[in-house]
Amino acid sequence: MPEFLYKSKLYYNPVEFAMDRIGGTWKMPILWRLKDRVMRYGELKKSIPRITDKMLSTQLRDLELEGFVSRQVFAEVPPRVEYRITSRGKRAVTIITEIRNYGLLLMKEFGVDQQRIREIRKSGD
Amino acid sequence: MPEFLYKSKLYYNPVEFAMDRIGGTWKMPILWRLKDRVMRYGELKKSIPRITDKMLSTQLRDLELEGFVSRQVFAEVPPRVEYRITSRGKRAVTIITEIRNYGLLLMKEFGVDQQRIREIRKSGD
DNA sequence: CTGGATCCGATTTGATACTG
DNA sequence: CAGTATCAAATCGGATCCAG
Repeated sequence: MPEFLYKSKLYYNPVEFAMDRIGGTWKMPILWRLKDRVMRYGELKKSIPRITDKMLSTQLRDLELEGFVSRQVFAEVPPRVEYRITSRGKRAVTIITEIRNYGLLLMKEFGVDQQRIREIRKSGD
Repeated sequence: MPEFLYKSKLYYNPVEFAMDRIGGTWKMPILWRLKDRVMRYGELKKSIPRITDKMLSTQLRDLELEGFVSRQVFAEVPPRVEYRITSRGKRAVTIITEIRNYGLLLMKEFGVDQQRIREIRKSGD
């Protein structure tokens, strides 16, 4: 299990490297939503529950810098910015799909019922 | 994308659920090492660079509580405790393998050279 | 509308010492 | 040998305010 450097950070295995690119709370949900259509900033924001502007913009920036999504700015008023997935991003979606299927299997094993929980939405906030 | 509860925590998608079970810095490295043989605590510790006793014992406990590994204590002096992967853990190894392969692909794309870096070990600390 | 900047709390991880 | 307890450091994510 050889270790290696990338951008001054020391990694111990390929899993760690992959998770540093597409892990964290928000990157997979973002890529998942972009997988089959172009979306604007505001659309993404509305479609991802509880994400804040800070997290959405920083995570989009990371994903763009590392080539998973591309960003297109239109010189309009009001401003319009569109995000689209790249071919690298599409390869990421492949593994996200597999993790997702594994998650569904685990949920079955643990007896998690995958239904909407309305009580939470009503009372919680 | 229905949300759901498990152990009083609210999840928004199956990926998040899966990563809460086998994600984090240490769980995959532990499962990876147990994938084809039984190991003792001290063996695991030696084989995983930089893990501390605290992290190894807490992560092993989590994995045991959720059924990914089993723990066998021998009533001997000195004490001996063996960890072995379960069938649930083996299914986890399947997806870990896929993430690992994806990580290797990403490393190629990013031009990361996967060789041992001796200078780091010597100078860094 | 699409963010950037700043501040702060929560959570995770690490260092060190100690025990049956 | 196989951990636990305690405290500190680092990281992550959220809240708020501001700007082109």
